[in-house]
Amino acid sequence: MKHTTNGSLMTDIILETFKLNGLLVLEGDLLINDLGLTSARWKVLGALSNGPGPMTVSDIARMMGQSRQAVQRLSNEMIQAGLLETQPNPKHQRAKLMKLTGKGKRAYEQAMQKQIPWVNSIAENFKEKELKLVSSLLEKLISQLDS
Amino acid sequence: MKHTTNGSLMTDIILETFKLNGLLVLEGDLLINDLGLTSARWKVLGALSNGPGPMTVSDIARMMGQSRQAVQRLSNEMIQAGLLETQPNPKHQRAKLMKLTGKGKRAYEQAMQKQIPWVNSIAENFKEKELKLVSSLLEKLISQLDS
DNA sequence: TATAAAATGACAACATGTTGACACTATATA
DNA sequence: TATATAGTGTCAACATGTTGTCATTTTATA
Repeated sequence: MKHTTNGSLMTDIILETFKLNGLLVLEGDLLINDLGLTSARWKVLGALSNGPGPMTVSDIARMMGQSRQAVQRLSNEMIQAGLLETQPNPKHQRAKLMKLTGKGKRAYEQAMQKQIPWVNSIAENFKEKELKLVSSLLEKLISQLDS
Repeated sequence: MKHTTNGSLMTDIILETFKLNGLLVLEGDLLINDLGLTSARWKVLGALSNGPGPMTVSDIARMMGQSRQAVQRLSNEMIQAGLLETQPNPKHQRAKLMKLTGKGKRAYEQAMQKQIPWVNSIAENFKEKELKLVSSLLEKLISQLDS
């Protein structure tokens, strides 16, 4: 059995995704390491910042597409670091709600102030139409795999 | 400072790349775990299969865009597992050349026999033109970051 | 209501990746 | 040729992710 034309192109995209992911994590860490953040913590801050409000660890994990255990460990560390705090969850006795502290909010804002010029500069070499197409194709691919 | 239109779209693409990477690794592991392979080992087999011939660990690492130490550990394990073997390197006394064993070749072929129908099926929901555009944009993005 | 099923936090084991440091080898250059 | 520079294997520490298991809590259902 052989790759179809599309299958071969999709294989290229998959390998590119692996490589790009590694590069992006490295760049992200580099961008914000002076803020006491890492790419992993940044993603948690982002989930809480862009989410509907305080969320449980499991909510955050589902939003990020990661295991709740991974997010749990990060969250615990981030509470120790003063970036997150818990508040009681009326819906669940054990699953406390996570929210950003003032320090967490400031860290996220500072991170975004670094990310914005960085990403704007990278993105200016592309056409808006192309970026839209890529984003929507990746989204479609994710929802196909995320079953 | 704010995101430009392109910067905002590129940020979406970055977050999608994180999520897609995780899903792809999981799917890959699932696809081939009955062959005694993992996504990580598969990538090494792929590098050697698609490369110009026997390569050093450092060569493979550069090709995969990963640290040589990570590839070294995988390679050592894969030699133990009989998937790879070394041969002397006339160019370098310590940096031996890595090549696939018969078992390694068969494992890679079996993996591809699983990957091909899987990726063909996923890819048939997309247009060739779009896939080409996505692949080339990702490639361009990688080369921008890979400095 | 009683009980089965699902969700959650905690802990452990493991896989995969990074970086740093060290000794050794190969290569470029003064 | 002598020496600085770069590449390489090895080892260690660590970050980030997975899965499995267990006890507990919540939710769904018979």
